[in-house]
Amino acid sequence: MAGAFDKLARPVQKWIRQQGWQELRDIQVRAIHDVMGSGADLIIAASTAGGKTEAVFFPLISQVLDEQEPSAGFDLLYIGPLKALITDQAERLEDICLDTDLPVVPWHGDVQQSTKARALKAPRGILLITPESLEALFVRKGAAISRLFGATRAVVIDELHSMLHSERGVQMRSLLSRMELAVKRPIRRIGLSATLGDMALARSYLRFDAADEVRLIETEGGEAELRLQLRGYISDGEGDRETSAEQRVATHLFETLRGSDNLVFAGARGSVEVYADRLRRLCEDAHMPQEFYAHHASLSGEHRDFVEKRLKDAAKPTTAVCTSTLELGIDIGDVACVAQIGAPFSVASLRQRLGRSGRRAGQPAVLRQYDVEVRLSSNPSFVDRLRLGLIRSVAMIELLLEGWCEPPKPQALHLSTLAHQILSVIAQRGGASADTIYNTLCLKGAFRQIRVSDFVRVLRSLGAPDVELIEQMESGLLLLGRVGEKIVENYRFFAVFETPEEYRLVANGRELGAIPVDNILSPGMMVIFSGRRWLVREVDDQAKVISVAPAEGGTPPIFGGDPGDIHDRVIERMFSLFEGDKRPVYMDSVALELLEEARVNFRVMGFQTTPIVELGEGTFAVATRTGTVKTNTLSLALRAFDFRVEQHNGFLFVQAPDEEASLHTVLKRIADGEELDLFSAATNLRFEKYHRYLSDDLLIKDACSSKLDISALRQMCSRLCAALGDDP
DNA sequence: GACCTGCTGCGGTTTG
Repeated sequence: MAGAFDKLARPVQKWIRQQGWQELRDIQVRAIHDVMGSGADLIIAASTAGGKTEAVFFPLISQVLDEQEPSAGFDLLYIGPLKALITDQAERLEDICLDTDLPVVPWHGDVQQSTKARALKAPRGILLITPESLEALFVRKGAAISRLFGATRAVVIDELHSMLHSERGVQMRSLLSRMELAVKRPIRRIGLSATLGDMALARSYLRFDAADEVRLIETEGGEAELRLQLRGYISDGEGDRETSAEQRVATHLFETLRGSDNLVFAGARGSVEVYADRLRRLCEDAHMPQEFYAHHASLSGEHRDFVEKRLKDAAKPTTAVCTSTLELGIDIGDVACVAQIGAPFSVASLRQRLGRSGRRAGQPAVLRQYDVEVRLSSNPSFVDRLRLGLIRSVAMIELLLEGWCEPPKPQALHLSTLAHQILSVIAQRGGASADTIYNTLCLKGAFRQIRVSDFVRVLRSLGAPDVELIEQMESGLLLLGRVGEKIVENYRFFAVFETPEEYRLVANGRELGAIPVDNILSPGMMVIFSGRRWLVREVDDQAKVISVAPAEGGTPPIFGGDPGDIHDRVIERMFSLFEGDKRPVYMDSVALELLEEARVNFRVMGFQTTPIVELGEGTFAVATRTGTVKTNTLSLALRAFDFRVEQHNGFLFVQAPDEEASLHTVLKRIADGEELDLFSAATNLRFEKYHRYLSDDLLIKDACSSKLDISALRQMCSRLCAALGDDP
């Protein structure tokens, strides 16, 4: 500790002594040496709350304090994905900086304007900001960027892993490179993250041009012991409510979790409502004080605060049944157990969730996985026979145990966010030439994979007469068009992601939360929401308010959502599970029985010897053995030949359009390279916020870069044909 | 077959 501690500035040393710490943690010692020893970019990856923020800010603050001449502008920049996280971190940093004259400035939508005005007038110290608020600074205070960040020593990006897969991450990287262009020098980047699957990709994500020079601090060992159980349940479909599989899962959760703090990830908001309702009733039946609560994004802020505070309160046992709202780093303290109902969508998020338990020394991390499969009828579907949900859970747990998780997709074009950034650059500069914009965003910015020809097509789309987002002057200068001005002026512009329209749900003047407008609710109907049952009293379509009163029954509303992408590697692992004979020790007897049944059915159906199984006349099950992206692509190709196609994990269910059509012939034609039109008018290509302003050819290109893999199509079909033998 | 995240400037009212 001595060496590292001695390097720190006096006020920081004093603060550490005041905490009564016996020693600095390993990660802190290493961060102090790395941050102070060079000016290199850096990633600090640690799976649990190991004091990453302190580790990086101790040396950074020390460097600022040791500087001879104070400079104008913010000394350090911190970017965080959540308002609550910024508020938390600002409090911690303020405490460390108490004995210094370094101001700590939290900046997001809920921060007072006066605080912001003061900081703009005399920018100094540490600025903590969201990507959206930073975007707003570029759009509204474009000319001030070089003054605000001219002296910034480093930018710390918190929860870097949460940015890897999102448009928001692209926006953030674009803003950082624009900032560097404005101040005419690189600004050191430091990413804080949970453990990442592919370090090489994470480094190039942080600094595209110099990934090799990004230093890396990973925690070794120190990981909590992991206790793991996967429980299988068999559902009888329309059976008695009290003995249904859902009720048995709820009962097991109730008996196992009561009396301690836990998180139950239920996968979807509707499912959160179902389990929260059942757990609440079990509590009531047992005459116990309530300790089970729903938590998801459609619930009111007030209710969510209440649940989060209860989780932090050591005196009250609390279990939150939640979606990914409780996955990221807001401080809710340690939980005894993390439960996951149904297969997760990515190994990365499973890992992040698991990191919520076992944070205290000596405490194990506990993961309880619950999978419900239906009892097979006399004529079961092949999907049920293969137990795809359970198999996917096992595949993801196995990959988690091996330390793998999904890497970012560096080839994606992100055209929606490119369109957004074009508008932003024009707004920042009050007008710009196409050359300048291309240089800023593509040549030197976050959109390196965009070629000039595509960039020009995006500009043309935005300038089209029926779009009017931008317009060109005689001189060539690009300005915002009539519609572009309106969009950029509105505060909704700053976020690059879309949010649906909603009705507010109100009970007795109290706001419960919101549900999507496509729920058709009318007076007299019953609904489960916020873990309780309600009767709809009144629907106000103008004000978008639904009034409800307590009731005895109901079903959860439909929350909607987009299907997620399952990675190739997960599906590959599912197939090795089908074909292997491993019986993982963490599975209970029912789960093992289901696994064995899936393996038997896989063999009986013939998938071990052929990828295509005829289920009936003109009806086939096709084992693609690939993740969502490639399976989607094959599915579109078959639809182009009028086949009806259903997608499942690693499989397609295919129905021929008529007796003439032969699946084998069609696969052969695709394998031989026949030209296909994969995109009919019915294909939805508008999956991001600014897609609506882009031409169809651009949308197809964007989809091909992220949602589809055309290059794999011929090979997939060749592989399928080869396995069938040559003759159709 | 899913989930989450964010938001300016101004006008009006209240308070000291």
